[in-house]
Amino acid sequence: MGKKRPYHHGNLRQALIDAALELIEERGVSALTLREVARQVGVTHAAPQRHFADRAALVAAVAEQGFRGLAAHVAAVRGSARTPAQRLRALGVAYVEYALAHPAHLRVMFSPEVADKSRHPELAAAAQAVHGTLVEQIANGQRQGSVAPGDPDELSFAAWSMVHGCAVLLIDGQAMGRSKRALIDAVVDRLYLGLGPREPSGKRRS
Amino acid sequence: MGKKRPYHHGNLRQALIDAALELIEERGVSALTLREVARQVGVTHAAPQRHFADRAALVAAVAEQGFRGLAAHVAAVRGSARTPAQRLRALGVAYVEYALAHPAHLRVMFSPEVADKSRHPELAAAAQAVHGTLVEQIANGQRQGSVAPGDPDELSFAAWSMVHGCAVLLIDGQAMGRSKRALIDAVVDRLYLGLGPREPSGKRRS
DNA sequence: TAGCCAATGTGGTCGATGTCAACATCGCAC
DNA sequence: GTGCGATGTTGACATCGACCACATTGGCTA
Repeated sequence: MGKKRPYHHGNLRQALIDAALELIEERGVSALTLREVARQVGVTHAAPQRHFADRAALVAAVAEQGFRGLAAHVAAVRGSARTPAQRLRALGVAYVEYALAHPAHLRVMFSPEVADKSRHPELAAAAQAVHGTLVEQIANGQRQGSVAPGDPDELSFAAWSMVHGCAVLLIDGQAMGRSKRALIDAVVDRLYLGLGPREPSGKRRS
Repeated sequence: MGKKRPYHHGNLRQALIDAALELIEERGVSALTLREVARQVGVTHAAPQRHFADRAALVAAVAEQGFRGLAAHVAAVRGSARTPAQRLRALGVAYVEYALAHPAHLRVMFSPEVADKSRHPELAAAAQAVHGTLVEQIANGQRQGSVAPGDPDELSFAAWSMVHGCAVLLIDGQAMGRSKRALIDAVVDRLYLGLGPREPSGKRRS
């Protein structure tokens, strides 16, 4: 058992992020404490200062990793299904799946503590990557006629609203006892129906 | 200058809630401090304890008022438009409108700090009222044939996801420079198209 | 190879916060 | 009127974020 901890940790920054996420998963974002994180990792209370200017910076780092993970998970659907329509559905499912698999991450990513993305440019970039995949799939769908024509930005915003709202509501425990899987299917079905090709049946724009 | 403050405030509880909301609007949820709220109202730092067991209780009270306001604002559409379809659209718009008009309230309502609604039954009840209006309108629409048949719970969840996601994204500044009004219209349009009567064009349920 | 220096971790401190407990003051029921 | 519960005050304590001076390390250079 000789090995006593060396004076330098080696990879403290990542260790702090990991410990922070673990803490958030167990006791919520508000329980995240710089000192507690430092304790978990086995360094003194001031050590994190060398890697994160303040508490907000640590939270932002956790959120950034969450966005990267979401972007990767969502981007993976690009090679999955054959038709753009199927890919669009798979993309929606992937978004919600990631949220349910990593609820703590999701909560941090859209926490008010990092809402001001102008102060965390890397956050905005990571979020933009997710949105980019969505716009890309919608544009593809439009080229193949499986998605109704229209401003891709507006359509992607509508689609994003739907899957994001679904994810947030499910995480917040608004499933009301129903099967989450069924609710996700319902949402993605309606997403598909709402975006699919058809002539508008009534007046648009209030 | 005669009037010195009486020993008892008279309506401290509501005054604290109001001050708390104001503070949140100005500096964010994380800046909400029991002592600062007490200072604003002009009482000593321990006075709030008589009305709120802890900081979380105050936050929950603010959230509860937000839910009540949203429920009222949304319920108002019941008497507005003629057809159920129009009412459904108006309902979605009303939801997002309230969110944009009271962003701080919305953020608190869905803040992780009150996510555990089991510890705040009155919160769950207020949220349920909002959802109830939605289910009611969808059931009405189905009776008149302007909404596709299907489990009303699933349909309302899909609709709720859409408007809630839209509201959250807009509040979080994800409008990307586009007109919020146009984005809301796009979302509600797709909501209407997704729920409207038609035969499913492809397979459903993965 | 010797030494030097920037990066990284330690220990101490300060003001602010949430929470508790003991005390002061008020208003309403009797 | 009087007594008691509700409400507000004062004081205290542990913890937190942030800052500082100092200690230790490893890598770079001369």
